[in-house]
Amino acid sequence: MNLRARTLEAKQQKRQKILEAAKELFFNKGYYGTAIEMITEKAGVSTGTFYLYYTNKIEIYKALQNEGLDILVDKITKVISWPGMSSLAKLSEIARAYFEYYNEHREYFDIISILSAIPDELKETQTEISRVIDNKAYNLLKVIEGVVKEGIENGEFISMDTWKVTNTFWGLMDGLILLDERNNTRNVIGIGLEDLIKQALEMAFYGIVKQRPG
Amino acid sequence: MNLRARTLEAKQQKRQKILEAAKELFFNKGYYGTAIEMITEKAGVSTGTFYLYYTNKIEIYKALQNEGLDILVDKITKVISWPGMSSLAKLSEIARAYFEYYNEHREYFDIISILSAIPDELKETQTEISRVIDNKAYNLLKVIEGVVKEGIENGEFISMDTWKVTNTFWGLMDGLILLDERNNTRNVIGIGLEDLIKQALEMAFYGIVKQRPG
Amino acid sequence: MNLRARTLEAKQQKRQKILEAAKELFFNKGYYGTAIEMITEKAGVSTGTFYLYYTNKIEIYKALQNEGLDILVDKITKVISWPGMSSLAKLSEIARAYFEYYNEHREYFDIISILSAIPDELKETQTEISRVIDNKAYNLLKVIEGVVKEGIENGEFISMDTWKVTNTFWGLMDGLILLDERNNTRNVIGIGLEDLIKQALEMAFYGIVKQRPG
Amino acid sequence: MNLRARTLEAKQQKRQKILEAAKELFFNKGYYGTAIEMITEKAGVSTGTFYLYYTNKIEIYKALQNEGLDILVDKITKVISWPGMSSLAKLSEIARAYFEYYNEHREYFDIISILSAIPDELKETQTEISRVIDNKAYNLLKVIEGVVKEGIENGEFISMDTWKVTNTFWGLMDGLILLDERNNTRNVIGIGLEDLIKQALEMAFYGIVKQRPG
DNA sequence: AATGAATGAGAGTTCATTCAT
DNA sequence: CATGAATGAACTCTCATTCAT
Repeated sequence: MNLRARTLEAKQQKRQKILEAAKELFFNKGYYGTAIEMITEKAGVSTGTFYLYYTNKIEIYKALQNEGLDILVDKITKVISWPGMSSLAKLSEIARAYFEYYNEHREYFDIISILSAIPDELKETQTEISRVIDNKAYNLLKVIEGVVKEGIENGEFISMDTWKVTNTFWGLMDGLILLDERNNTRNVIGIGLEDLIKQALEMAFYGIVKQRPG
Repeated sequence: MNLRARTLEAKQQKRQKILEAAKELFFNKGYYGTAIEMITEKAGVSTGTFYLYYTNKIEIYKALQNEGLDILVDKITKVISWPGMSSLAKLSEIARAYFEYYNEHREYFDIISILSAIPDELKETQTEISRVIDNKAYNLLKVIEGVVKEGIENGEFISMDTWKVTNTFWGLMDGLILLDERNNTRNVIGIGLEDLIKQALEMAFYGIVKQRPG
Repeated sequence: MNLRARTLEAKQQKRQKILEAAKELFFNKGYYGTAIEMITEKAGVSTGTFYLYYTNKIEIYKALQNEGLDILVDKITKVISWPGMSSLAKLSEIARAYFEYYNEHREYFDIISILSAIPDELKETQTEISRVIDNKAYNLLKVIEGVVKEGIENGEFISMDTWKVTNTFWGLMDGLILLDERNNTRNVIGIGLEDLIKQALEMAFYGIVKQRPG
Repeated sequence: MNLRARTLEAKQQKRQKILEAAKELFFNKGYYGTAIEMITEKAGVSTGTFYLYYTNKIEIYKALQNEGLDILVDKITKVISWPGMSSLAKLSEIARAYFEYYNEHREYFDIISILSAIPDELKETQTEISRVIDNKAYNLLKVIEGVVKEGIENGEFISMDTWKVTNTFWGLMDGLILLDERNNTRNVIGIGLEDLIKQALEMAFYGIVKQRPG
């Protein structure tokens, strides 16, 4: 490993350290509750150094969003790559994986979702990264749609608009987790999120109506 | 036009004018993107006047939350009060009403939900209004649960945990609207929110699986 | 009593009520800690009414100074008007009266003295009232000087510069009370103010040196 | 000239410059009459810089009090350390030193004493520095008491309560200076403060009564 | 005479960003 | 590359004073 490489690596490490500090702070204090100085102090670098690695406050926030999304996409892609699973099982696994992600990486979750304070700047300036993020999310949905299509083809699911169902399915998951974020479901509603998701799958798969019309 | 508000009614009107200005700004610029001075300028009053009507910035935000929730509760309560509706129709109506509310009062929706920036102060100080809001939301869910229970009793729905289903149902709606908020569904996903909700009801009611196991 | 008189009297009463409220607040919260609204609220009148009776905040502060000084002058004048007292006894009585005044009317004392926040405006604009106050204080000292002179003439005191001694004497009293204001002497120094004043008189009258030089 | 203060010394200098500006302003305009912006402007720094060196307005005021008291304690301690002085001479020197301090450092004097506006905040929050200041003042009095005790032991003074006398003595000095602060003695009373203090010492040492009783 | 809603300048403080070293 | 002192606009909130009613 030559000097250049070592230096490059060291740079990456510093960048990561700053990101790590920012993640924790954004998660705990929110975007507006986090000052650059808090990040640099936690990361053990100077204020100026921050701007050497990130152009501004918004940028690091977006970087975090990006990273968090990568982890999620990875997780879900992996889960449905196992052979021998029915489409139904795959959808179930996707829900489980999302739930797991929410549990294990809530910091990222909060930063990805609009739950936390949305910097206005983020909405207004549709920058490079914003588009990257939107793209990744879109692709993820397309992967899920693949599962739905497969289920219809192999006769597991009824015939339906796969794109609509996919989005609905995803919205359902998001909505439940959102519920949890808002209330901490177990305390307020009295049901744990895990149970709620299982119920949702039950409902999504088999419906709640006894007799179909006609 | 903007003379001294000497009567109680005139005072209420001015209070409302300030609230209106705040609503629009909070909606467009978010909590942190909105300065008191922007509100007062829009409302056509002076800085000091703001503090004559609201004790501080958070307070007016909460007032807005409260007002918005009241409208929603009203809307949903009304919709299920019509006689001669099946439970299924009622659930359907609830979804429609929520969707309508989102369309007609998106400003309120953004302020109620955690979508917009959550002022840290709002979380920390669990004030009177915060509790009122939580309560109203809880009661709304209880009303919906009533519909679900009714549906089971009269044989429309299968037997199930009503509280779980209610929350799942609500989460589904929330999740879809959230999706829309994030992406503006029609542009990104290519499906209008209305269609998506219809699909969701279809799914929730009848499921997507062809043959139930066993 | 005709209508005019009743009205006039009523006006005086309102003026007094405002003054009373101001006194208590200035004493407890200081000049800058007291807002006009606090005064009017306590007095049970409206904000506007305040400005009907006093031209501004400073003015009422000065009125209070004036009133307080009148009481003090009265007290001291009375005390030395009794016949058959030696000059020494008179000086002693003056000290006692001042101490008593401080105890009974600390609100006024704090407002008269420079102890409390001195509004800058008070220093800068040498207004009517300021001059009145200075005058009264000067006259009071002149009265005391009369006692000193008398004491020299009747052979009680040694021959000395009466004006210097008078001011010194007054400064001594002021200084001790100041000490008390600052520390609450009993708690910090461990001696009550009354004892301290007695000691001061002892010292002022007889000195602390054993053998006069020469 | 006002470049970045990179060395520790340069930082100390800037801190001092801000302090100096504050001292002059607090002295001339009082605590409430002095705005942070006035201080920074005078010191030639920006608003933000102020808060780099002092946490808030009160803090710099206390820092000034502390510094001023240090100078006084130093002055008085030095003055009585000379060998070969009688206790009487020492007391006389203490008075002279205090007078000198008042003349040379009136800014500090006004800030230490309660003469200037007492920020309410200062009273309420009994912070670290407040206690340090109280302590220093107490210790100063104890030093003076040492002189009085010595005087009694070596037969210069009559036997008396040394702590009472010390406080009385100090109160006398304070009272006279206070008189001067209030009136500018030379103009109003017609006697310079210096003469007044000399007279006070004369009185304190030898008394004003011709014949002691008994 | 009395009211009290309205004003708006000004206060103390924060913080993203810059740039000389 | 790294630093961290410096900036100054922007923020929320206060309050003496005015004046239409």
